[in-house]
Amino acid sequence: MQSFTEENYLKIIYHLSQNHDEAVQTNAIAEKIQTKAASVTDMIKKLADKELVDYKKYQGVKLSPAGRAAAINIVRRHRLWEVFLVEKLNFKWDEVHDIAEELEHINSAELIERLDEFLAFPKSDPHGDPIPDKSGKFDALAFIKLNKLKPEDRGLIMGVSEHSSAFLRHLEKSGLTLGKMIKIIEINDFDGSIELTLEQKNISVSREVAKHILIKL
Amino acid sequence: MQSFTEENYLKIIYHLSQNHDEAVQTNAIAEKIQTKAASVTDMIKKLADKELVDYKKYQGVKLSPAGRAAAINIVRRHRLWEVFLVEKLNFKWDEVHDIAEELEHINSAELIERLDEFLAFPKSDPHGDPIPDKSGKFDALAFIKLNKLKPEDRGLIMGVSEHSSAFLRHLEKSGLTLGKMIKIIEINDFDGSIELTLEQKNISVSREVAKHILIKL
DNA sequence: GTTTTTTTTTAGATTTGTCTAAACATTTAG
DNA sequence: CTAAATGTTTAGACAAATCTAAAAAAAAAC
Repeated sequence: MQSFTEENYLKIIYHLSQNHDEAVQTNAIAEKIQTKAASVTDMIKKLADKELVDYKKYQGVKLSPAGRAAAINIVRRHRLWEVFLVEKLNFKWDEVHDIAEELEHINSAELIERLDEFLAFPKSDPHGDPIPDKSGKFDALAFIKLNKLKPEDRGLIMGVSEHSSAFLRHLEKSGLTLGKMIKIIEINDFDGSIELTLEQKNISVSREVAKHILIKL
Repeated sequence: MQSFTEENYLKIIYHLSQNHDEAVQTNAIAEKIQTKAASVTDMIKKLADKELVDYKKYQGVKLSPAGRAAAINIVRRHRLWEVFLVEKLNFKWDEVHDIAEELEHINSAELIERLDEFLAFPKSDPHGDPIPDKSGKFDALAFIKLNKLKPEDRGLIMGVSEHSSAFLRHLEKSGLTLGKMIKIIEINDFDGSIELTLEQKNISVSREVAKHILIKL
């Protein structure tokens, strides 16, 4: 078993290696985990000793198969708890991240299987992220970022790739929530902002925001 | 806010001072918390610095008002999670203690209030222990231990004062679960074991077991 | 009312995860 | 291709919670 802290490192390394395929850099981990590069190096060595990551000095880290399995399990726990918090306890989607961050470390396989069953085996969490099954399998989400769409394109909002409370509250206020249909009107050449139709109304979405909204065409 | 470890100490001190009214001894804490007396002394000093306990060298500790409030809050969280685990996730009453022991340290007042509401504000946990309300108030349970009853007495099983899995499984097997009606037939002079009627059948309960079963007449 | 036993505390070491400051490696720029 | 800038690691220190061994206080036994 891993400690609370080790689990956090594994999870962060997992998330950071989702986008890029390369090894994850020390500084990137340090920034995400709110610590110093030196501390990251220390922890990476520990994880390498436990064969949870592959590590070569100055070359960054990659998760080993065992490390990846552990990380996916943490992600599974996190997302199931988020579903619980939103569906059963009526939290808003922007309020659940920090609490799930604590709950994900509760150490009981039985608990998670029963929670999964209680929630009727959800396939995705309140932000549209897929929930790995018991064995760690899940569909990679094949959605397109809103900023990649062209005028006249239509699609459904399926998820977000940024989970900060501020971002989610902004979406909420604009009505850009999961399941909504949108249609691109035009893209502003100057700042990349996107004008689109949402429920019969036209709104403008900045490029920065659009990058974090996931669309199914 | 207290650390995970500090919370555990407060909880243990609270439970140990439930029965006896005197100050709690270092060794008693050490035994419960599975550690050494020296470690307990260190932690007690820390808690005394934070004014969560009153402590005089060699005289044991008592909870301060602030310490008691913190402890009761932990007990509240623990018992609410136990209700959740049994009622919603279908755990058995002998399986929930260890998981609740972890869940009780999740740090969110909002979470607990919403959980309480979701569970419809339960008054007691699966072992019959009362659940303190948001402000820390709860009825001291005024039940009688089974070994204090006399022949011909009737009563309902309302709770237990021992939470080990082994004990609870034993009760389960004998059918001695919460809400059941019992009637004392006779008490064996020799070993203090009690013969009683439970659902039309006569069974014998050892004195040791009877001491931990709480009855409402 | 000493002596013995038990309980508690102190002193100093250990482990986990962190930090700062300095050294080292790699990448980027000129 | 060397020099500067950036990124990473090492060395040594620190805080939290624990431990062992020894000293000190309190309680129990005689």
